[in-house]
Amino acid sequence: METPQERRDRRRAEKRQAIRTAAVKIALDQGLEAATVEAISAAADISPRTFFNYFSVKEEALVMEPLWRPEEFTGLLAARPDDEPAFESLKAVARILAARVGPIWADARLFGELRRRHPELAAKVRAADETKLMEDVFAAVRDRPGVSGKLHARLLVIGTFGATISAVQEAAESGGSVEELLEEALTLLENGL
Amino acid sequence: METPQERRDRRRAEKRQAIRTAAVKIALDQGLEAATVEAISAAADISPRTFFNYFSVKEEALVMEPLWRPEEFTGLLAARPDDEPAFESLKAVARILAARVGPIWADARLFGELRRRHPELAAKVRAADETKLMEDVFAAVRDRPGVSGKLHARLLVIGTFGATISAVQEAAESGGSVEELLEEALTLLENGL
DNA sequence: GCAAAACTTGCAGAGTGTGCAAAAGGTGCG
DNA sequence: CGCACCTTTTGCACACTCTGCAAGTTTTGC
Repeated sequence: METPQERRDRRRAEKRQAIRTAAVKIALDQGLEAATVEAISAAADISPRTFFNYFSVKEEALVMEPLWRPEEFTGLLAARPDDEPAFESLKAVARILAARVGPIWADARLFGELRRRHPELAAKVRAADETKLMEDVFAAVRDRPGVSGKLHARLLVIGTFGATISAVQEAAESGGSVEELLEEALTLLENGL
Repeated sequence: METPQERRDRRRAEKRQAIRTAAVKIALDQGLEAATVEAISAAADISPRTFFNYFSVKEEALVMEPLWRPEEFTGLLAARPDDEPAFESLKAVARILAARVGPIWADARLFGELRRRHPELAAKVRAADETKLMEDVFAAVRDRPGVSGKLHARLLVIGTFGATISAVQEAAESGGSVEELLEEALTLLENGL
């Protein structure tokens, strides 16, 4: 059975996807210029005002659902044992996140072309929270074993983020396995570039 | 002597700084909300239209002049000997960029508080070109000696960027020397996190 | 001092995003 | 069914960013 709340959530998610699809289609067919909120709403058969009930920024409709939400990342990190060395914890979290790519891989391919043409889209969407997230994660990593200072904490976080993103990107381009590429990247970081 | 072109450039730079100062002052005194283009222009005694002759995006007036321009980065890299190992080249470029912080250090402190309160500002400004720049640099690094593949290239670039930014940030917060912190960060990367 | 070049400004307009209140739709229950 | 309750959609007004264009002002070169 499905509770009413679940039904609402599911419908909402479906509609969100439908709007996304309409948006991406327009951007690919007619150029990013043509993908105005008005045009997207018309194609998705909703009012422009409703568009903003689903996406808080236009560009959000033009990129993949993110692999992680900021709150979540710190949560995953906090769930690791307190005495685990920082790098081990970060690696574990990176593996969890990389594993999520699988289910939405088709998605990833759908958005690939658009992202190739307009790499600034993703950056714009995440600009808002990414930097704040980094700061939070730095703070969380600092107090873990195996961290020699704030500079070390920063590099660990940037490195692990970077490894995850690179692995996913690389997999998308060359068709390799995300998991294997991630391990390769993490090993490079661990042993020195 | 000063050629007319030089004079114009200098005046332009001065005015740009003046507008910036006005903008940051408003944002710090009355909140980011209050820092509209209209308010900034009024404070800087120019028309709103003129504001956009100096900055192509509002946020540009609220953050430090960037340490590097995208084109420049690839240029610096290309200027390194062809047979130099990639990591050495990147380190050299990082050192050049970090050295630039000195002259604008007062600046950096001025913008520090605002950046602490609104970390999304910097990201928003750079969202446009940063991703494209990365791709270019990846490509340039790939063909250098000592790079085992695209994944390695990506990590080298992200790592060196990250080290530079981290060193600057860390120096701003704890008052250390940018050069020393950069060396520390690069050593960590080289020997493994 | 005058013509060319560079810079500033006003204006009109397209586009994003928000608050609010009214309308529409779905749900539960007697 | 029919009526109350909650959620979602929508229209409207509005603030704000950013652009193109043309007219006005200043700077520069001779």
